[in-house]
Amino acid sequence: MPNYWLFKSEPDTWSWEQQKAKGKAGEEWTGVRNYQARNFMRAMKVGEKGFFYHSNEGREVVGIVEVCALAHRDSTADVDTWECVNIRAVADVPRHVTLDEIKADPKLKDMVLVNNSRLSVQPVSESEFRHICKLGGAKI
DNA sequence: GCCAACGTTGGC
DNA sequence: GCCAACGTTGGC
Repeated sequence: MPNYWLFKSEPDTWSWEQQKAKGKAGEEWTGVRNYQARNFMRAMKVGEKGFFYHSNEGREVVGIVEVCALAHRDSTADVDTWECVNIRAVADVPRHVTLDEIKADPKLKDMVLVNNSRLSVQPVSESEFRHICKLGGAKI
């Protein structure tokens, strides 16, 4: 069974619009310098889906992505320690699901987003994934 | 802009 | 191996 994920990005640095502009080819999710986050990326399989979340500005889930390349060396790092996957945009979340909504929803109270807000790549349970897709009107 | 939470570093 | 100091993230 597939796993689900959440990728966090500050829209000033790398936005959903920029991600979508990369189309089916997708883009490397570079810049992660945290072991937990890296290990989650190592566990990802091609085709697994996740949310694209805007941190700081927005604080909301804005899109659905899928993994399109397994973890490999992060070319922006000067050591071999850091790896990244590639992801591509697959669908918009037409009605953005905000952090406030997520926090207020009992079904989502165990999300890592709520309990460890600093982790930039994180797992999402299947029920959480489905629930947020439904709230956001996402068709995937 | 502030600061709490968290992860990492380095002295001992 | 402990823990204080420091840096970073991200919500507010």
